[in-house]
Amino acid sequence: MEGLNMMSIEEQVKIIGKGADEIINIDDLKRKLERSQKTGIPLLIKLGLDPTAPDIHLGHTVVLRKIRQFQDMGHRAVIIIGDFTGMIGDPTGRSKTRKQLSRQEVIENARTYENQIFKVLDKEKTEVRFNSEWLSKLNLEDVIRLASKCTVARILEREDFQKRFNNHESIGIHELFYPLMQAYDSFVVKADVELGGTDQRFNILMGRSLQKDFGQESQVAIFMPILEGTDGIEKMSKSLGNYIGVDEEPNDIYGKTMSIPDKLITRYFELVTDIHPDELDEIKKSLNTGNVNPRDVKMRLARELTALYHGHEAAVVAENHFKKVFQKHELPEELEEYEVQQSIIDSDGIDMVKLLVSVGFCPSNSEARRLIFQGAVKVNGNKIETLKIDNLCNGDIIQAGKLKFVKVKIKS
RNA sequence: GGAGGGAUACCCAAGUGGCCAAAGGGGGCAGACUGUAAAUCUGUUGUCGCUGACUUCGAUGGUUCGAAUCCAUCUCCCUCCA
Repeated sequence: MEGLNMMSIEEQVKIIGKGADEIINIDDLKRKLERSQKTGIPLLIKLGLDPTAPDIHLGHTVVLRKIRQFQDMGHRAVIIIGDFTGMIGDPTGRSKTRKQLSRQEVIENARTYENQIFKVLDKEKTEVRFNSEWLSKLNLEDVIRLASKCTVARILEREDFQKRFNNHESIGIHELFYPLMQAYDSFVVKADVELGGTDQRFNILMGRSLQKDFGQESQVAIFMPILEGTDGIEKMSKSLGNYIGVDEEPNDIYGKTMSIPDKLITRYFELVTDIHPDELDEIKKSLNTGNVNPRDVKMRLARELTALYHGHEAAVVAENHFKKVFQKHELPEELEEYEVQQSIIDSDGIDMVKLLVSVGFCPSNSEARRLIFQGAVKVNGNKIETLKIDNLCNGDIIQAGKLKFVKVKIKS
């Protein structure tokens, strides 16, 4: 709790402000930091997680890293797993009413979350709580009192509700309560700061006003940008399949990072790595002047990210794998073995269509046929042009496309 | 409770009796190219015993030589009025 906390307030604010989209309000933040420094009482940084998506990906780490910075300055974090609100579903950004989760699903998801957030956060300085702890105890009277703190007009200011309302789409009454409940969480834990993506703007600001209404000091709201996914367009999310999960294999983290569009390189450096701001500036400069190959910068990004979740050694291994397989189009170090079944061998030879399907390279025979016609299938590096081949030997290597390889094993 | 609108492939979305396995876009996959699994270009994208056959347009039944398209019933979603 010492160390960084002795930095000047200006310096602290600078670090916290790095990458942040907006801080409301900066003077409040300074005041809180000053008081904390004086009294030695750490600030409480709140983050709410919605237990719908059970895997943490880089998009989540934008906010988690920011919290980590607070922790490194000696502050404490409280992670609120929205197990109760999760049963409602955060309407934020949704054009449709979310599916309500069952109690069981919520609990399972929350557990996965807990395991993953500590890849970024300092476990010693983090408390995890479930909001059903207090929300499930509210009675109707409490709920009505809570609801009276907010007006319909206020709620409908929200862009997503407004849009749905104007488009004549349904809005469940329970959804209107979501911001209030999230705000109530802040009140219960007495949050000093709440972190969130810019899409959480309304919910988090509701916390500020509710705390004030209940006679508590308002939390500071810090909004982090929403990270684009590997497609470079949509926000990173599991359901869109454009995510890089913190739990993924080194090769996948490395490879997926290499597949982001070039224009996202600096953004990723800024938001999801621990790179120093000065270095970030240098990278930006070198990319702008064009005297660096963006590929090399991206490779560095991929290395950093892989190292962050698997260590430097694993990152180097992943990089070598990438160079070998994708740059030089060589075979990977380790190949899965596949035992060829007798059923696909007949007097004419070996049925490649069936083989490709049974190896799991494609879901249907038609798909396999297509791959062969498109010239994507190779045996020992030689393109296959017919649906059947004469022979296969032990150790032959079958390749479909650029990513799928398998080594043949013949049962004698 | 009354009136109306809708449901098409992974997603969005055209199609209102045969030329529809179904336009277009997105996404996916593959190929070319490349300084990268970036960008760009091209092809492909229901299934199968694949120059043919089978199944598919919310569900079921019907009209018809023939239906995603017409009719009936049903299910689900949305809107307006109350």
